[in-house]
Amino acid sequence: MNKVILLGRLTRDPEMKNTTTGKAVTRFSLAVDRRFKNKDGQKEADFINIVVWGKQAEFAAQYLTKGSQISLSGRLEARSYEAQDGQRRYITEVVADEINFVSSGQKSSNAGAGFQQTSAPQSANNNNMSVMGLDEDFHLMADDDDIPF
Amino acid sequence: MNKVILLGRLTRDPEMKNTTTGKAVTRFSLAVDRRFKNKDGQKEADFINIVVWGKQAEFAAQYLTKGSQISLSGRLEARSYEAQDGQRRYITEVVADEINFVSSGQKSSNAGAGFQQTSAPQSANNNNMSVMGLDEDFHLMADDDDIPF
Amino acid sequence: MNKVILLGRLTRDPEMKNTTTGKAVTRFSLAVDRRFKNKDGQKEADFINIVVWGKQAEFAAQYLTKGSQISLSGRLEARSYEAQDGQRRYITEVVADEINFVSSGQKSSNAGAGFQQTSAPQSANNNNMSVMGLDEDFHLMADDDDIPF
Amino acid sequence: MNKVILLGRLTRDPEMKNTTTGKAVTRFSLAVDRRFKNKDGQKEADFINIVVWGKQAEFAAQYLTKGSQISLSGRLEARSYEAQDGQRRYITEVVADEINFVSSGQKSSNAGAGFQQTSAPQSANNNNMSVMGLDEDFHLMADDDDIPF
DNA sequence: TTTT
DNA sequence: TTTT
Repeated sequence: MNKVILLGRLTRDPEMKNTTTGKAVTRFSLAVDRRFKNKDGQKEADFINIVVWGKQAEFAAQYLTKGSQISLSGRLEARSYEAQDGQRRYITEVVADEINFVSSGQKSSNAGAGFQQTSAPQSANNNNMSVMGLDEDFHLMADDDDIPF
Repeated sequence: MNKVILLGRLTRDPEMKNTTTGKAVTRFSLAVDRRFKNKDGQKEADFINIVVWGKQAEFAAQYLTKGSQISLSGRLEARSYEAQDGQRRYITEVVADEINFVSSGQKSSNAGAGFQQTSAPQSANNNNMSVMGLDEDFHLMADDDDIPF
Repeated sequence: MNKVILLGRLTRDPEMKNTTTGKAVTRFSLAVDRRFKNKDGQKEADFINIVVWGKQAEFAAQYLTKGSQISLSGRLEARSYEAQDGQRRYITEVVADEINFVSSGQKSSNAGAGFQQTSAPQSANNNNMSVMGLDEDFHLMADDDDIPF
Repeated sequence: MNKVILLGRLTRDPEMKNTTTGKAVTRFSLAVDRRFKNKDGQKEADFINIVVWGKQAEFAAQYLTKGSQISLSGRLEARSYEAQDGQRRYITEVVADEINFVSSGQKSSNAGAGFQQTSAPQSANNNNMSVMGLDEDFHLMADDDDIPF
């Protein structure tokens, strides 16, 4: 069991790349407000690195922008890489497999983007709308290596 | 492990009662949108019964109203009771221990209620504000029966 | 967002059926221990109804038995049905989309069942083994109605 | 909303320290098995850094050892610190607020440790026993800074 | 109607 | 390196 559930806002526009095998990867940082203020009465946030793969990566790149408020679920992944100084560096990020749109980060409505977010939350029938269509990158399931038993 | 995480809107104003021992209990129903439309292209929702105890019950009763958008975490509880027809009836509800305010259900600002939610989500600096102060009903911890080992 | 994460034991063998459309559904009840004893010092449990669909339903029916300890994640679903007495009855159950095997409910090893659970947890390299291969019933994704935007 | 739920095993004995203000902090690394094997058919795990505060830190230090199988819930926290080379380094760890014991990492029973875990999981009446008594470090709640509204 |  |  390895589950992460977050609610927050993109700190910048997502960045999509393609792996050498042609698979899309989108990355962004999510600002997640802490429940409690710190000693100085300041509201703080945690900035969590998010990774999205495959078809969802394309949706994320297309529909999310800096300031978008989303909820997501995924799993924690720890990996290491060689830094420029030759040292091994360890980072942990969240691989999202489900992203839900909560509200736009844009003041002006995102015309043509697939969402019509209005300013009145209670009239918006697209709050909590799901941005993503799939619960993971399924075609991976085709080869045996992915069968977990 | 018994965790539930929900994001949705109150279908009506919360109702607070006091137990005979003087403890506050607040109940409401939360509409949680499904990710996928049904065969008829209709958006559906699940309506989940939420229970909140103690100090948080008071906060919930005070700050939440029909239409409030909240995220919450808690645990699933199954209980049975004797129905009017003498039969045993089984119900399962979510006992919330953490509630976060996402957006108001009110068009007009909730003056004096502790939140100043405006109608424009992107200008609201109190999105994701926490409504609740405690992570469970702690004074229960005082007596031995609550120690889990 | 609608997430449930549970860790518990099957109270009986799972029951698989097939819908009229030929889709497998497996149901069982999961006993989830409460963290705290009640006033009488008694350990209690919640008994949660679990539903599994599709390919996973078949796996669950095949590999899980009364007493199996599993962790699962899924979503809460509330539905109503007509009871025998003609009344509308409301029930909420957990639709599991990911099930992980933690330990067998059998004293004797489950020879031939795909798991070789030994009695020494620390030597068992198949603890937490995933029983299920898919994260939902994906072929649903094929038709437009399931696209959430 | 910031929730993490993990099921895994301690990779080493937990380490407890005391802050200058006299508060206990315990740290350990949790090996969380991945659901799917990698391309080479190898089972992999993520190694997640866990932090526990206050009274729970003491319990964790006392009852958990290398190999203990636990489930936990908590929140993701990202922080930065100055590395030896003067550079800012970013790390994210899980602050656990609820830990449940699933099985011991010890072959021999942990006599006197509060758990009597035997080597046969199905006979152990303390599976899923809760190690921790509190759901966070509550006395923090006493001062105003912690009130989230 | 409940598991270990 | 951070969002509202």
